[in-house]
Amino acid sequence: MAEDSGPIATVRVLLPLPLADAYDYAVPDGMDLPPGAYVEVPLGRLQRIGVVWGPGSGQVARSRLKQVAHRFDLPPLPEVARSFVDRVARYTVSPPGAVLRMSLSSTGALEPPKPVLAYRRAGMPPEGVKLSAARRRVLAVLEDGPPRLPAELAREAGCGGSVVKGMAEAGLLEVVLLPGFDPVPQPDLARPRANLGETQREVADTLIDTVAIDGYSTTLIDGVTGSGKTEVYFEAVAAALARGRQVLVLLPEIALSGHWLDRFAARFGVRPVEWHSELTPVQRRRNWRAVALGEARVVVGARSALFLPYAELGLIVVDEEHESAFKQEDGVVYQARDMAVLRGHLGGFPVILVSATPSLETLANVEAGRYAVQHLPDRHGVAQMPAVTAIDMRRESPARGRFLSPTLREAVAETLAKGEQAMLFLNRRGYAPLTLCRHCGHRMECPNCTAWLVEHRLAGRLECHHCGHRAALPKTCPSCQSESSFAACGPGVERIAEEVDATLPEARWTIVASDTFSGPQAIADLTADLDSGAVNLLIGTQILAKGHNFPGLTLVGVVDADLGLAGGDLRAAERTWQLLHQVGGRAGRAEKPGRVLLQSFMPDHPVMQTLVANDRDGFLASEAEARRSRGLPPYGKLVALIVSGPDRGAVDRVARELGQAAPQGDGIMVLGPAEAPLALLRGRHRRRLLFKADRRIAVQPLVTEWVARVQVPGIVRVQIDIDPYSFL
DNA sequence: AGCACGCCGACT
DNA sequence: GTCGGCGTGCTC
Repeated sequence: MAEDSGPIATVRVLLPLPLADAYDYAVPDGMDLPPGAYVEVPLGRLQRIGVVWGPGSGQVARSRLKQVAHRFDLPPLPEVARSFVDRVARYTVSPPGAVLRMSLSSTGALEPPKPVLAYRRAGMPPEGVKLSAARRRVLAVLEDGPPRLPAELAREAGCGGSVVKGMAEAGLLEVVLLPGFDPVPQPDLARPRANLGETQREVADTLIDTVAIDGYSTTLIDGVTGSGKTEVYFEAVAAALARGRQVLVLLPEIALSGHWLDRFAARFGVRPVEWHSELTPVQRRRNWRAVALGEARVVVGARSALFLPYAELGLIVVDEEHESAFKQEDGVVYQARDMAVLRGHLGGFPVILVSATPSLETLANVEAGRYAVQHLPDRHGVAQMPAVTAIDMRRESPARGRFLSPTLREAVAETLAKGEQAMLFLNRRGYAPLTLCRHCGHRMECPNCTAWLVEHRLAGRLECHHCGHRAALPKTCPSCQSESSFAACGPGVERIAEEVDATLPEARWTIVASDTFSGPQAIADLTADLDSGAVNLLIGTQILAKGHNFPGLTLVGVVDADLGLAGGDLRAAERTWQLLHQVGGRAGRAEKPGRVLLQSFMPDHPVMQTLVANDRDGFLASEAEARRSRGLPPYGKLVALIVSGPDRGAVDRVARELGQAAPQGDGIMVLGPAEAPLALLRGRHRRRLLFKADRRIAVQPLVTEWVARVQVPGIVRVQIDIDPYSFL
């Protein structure tokens, strides 16, 4: 062991931890460790998994080197996936290990699954063994079909587990070892393509060409709901599959519905491999391995699916590309749509972005010629957009404590009277967003956040929508002890339901909000209730805007169209426009035109005006101009620094020092520090600084150096948000 | 991310 | 006099 002359083989191993860099490890004799190999290494007193990132740096004294303990039997993480990790780390200013962590997102997936034990009939059963009725049923079950797991067998035969066990011991059953995971179903490429219209077919062919060319490109498919976007990009998926490449379809989590999966199954005969937060640990392990081994040909997933260890990815589709859900806000802060484009670049394959209301970022890229665009007209040839009218709430102000204007109420009554369905949309859960004391003006606020507590009257409590804090509504005011002095201010969906009860007796309403409505069963129940007529009025939040279609719905009333426009968010207008456009699109079908009523105190606002005129391009042009003139994204770059911590003084000190150490120069501006709108969130004080720069400036090195100039104590965190989407 | 090391309050 | 709080720093 004393052979300490001559160089020894070392490798750099990247660990899925927020460490600044990869660590060097000695290579044991005879172990082959190519870059990308998954390994287990000692770290401190524990064993950790990691990935070989390259040859050793040689910067570490031999005496400190430890040996790689084990190599896992898996194909190495491909070069392109590794450089993707490095590039995302560099772009987001995060440690590469933190990004790798998103790729090694399933614990235990590196080990092959344990084979499971199943039974079949013994080939040569011993003679003269008693066959009870239960035992005969077990044998009958096994007569047809594959070997069964013990529990399955007992259930199907209607006997206890002990019967099965006894039969195995008696030699009547034989053990079979099944692979630990069922094989991943393979898409059937022989199935016919969907019945596409002429334009759809042309666009599909163009996309198929981009797949065939074998090189990077990004194409936007711009088309309204019902234009067949999904079926069109399915053809590109089929083409990539036919070329032996893996395909990733990214969807916002909320859109990962059974409906989409059904459409996929209709085209390809099987469900794709899924990747999202609802998977069980076993499903995660199975799907992760299937991707790494190249068995999973198509993955559909939320943003985190971008980091799976694809062996031969050849196409990414980002559906609903405008959705802000693609922005990851904690841990490694990234925009999955943009990182998908980067991944396509590195992998040399096409990326397809899909939307009915594309983001300004994407449109700017189209305008600059960086992305191609394909337009899809409505397949049905008729203008399907419902008629949109703004109701001027300054003129039609409802009575105190009421929120529906006479015009909207009459429209709902009229719609229901015709046997049609209506929706009242209000993007606010609960009964009232603010509760205050009429005597002293005290407001019920969250103890952990700078936010009001929202009354949830049905649940009988107050809730903070930011940290989840819950409390019962007290009997007396905590400030002046007055009894029953609380006043509810403003509406939530529950309060709208109360008003409907009082003013629209013919309504059979249900509330649809995320706190009471989730999962496929809820959707199925709601559909059944609408079909049977048990429900004719939906009162709900933004979950009504996305995904589901309600064929009998002909009226959408937006209770507060101005809601999203408050606050200093640079995308407030864009997001409000998209949301209202989307929710309005729920009204009407080709045969029954729908209408949309927007209650607004600023009906002259460009958002309302362009919604009424159905002038999407007009809205986008004016919004683009507003952003361009102020140097805001996508025409300029933004980086947000969020300084947070439990100690207000320490947070302020760091924020102030960051302000003083701010970089200076041409085309650079730093705003702040300022209190974040949520100055207190989950018990942490928060300050924000905003860094604005010209498009051409590489902001990451400037920001890295900037933060490094300031001494940050451990209890204060400085979060760097490149291209921020949230300004809270 | 863990985990150990290290320095100040409430317990036997 | 110790047990244990979590702030700080390290892991090849």
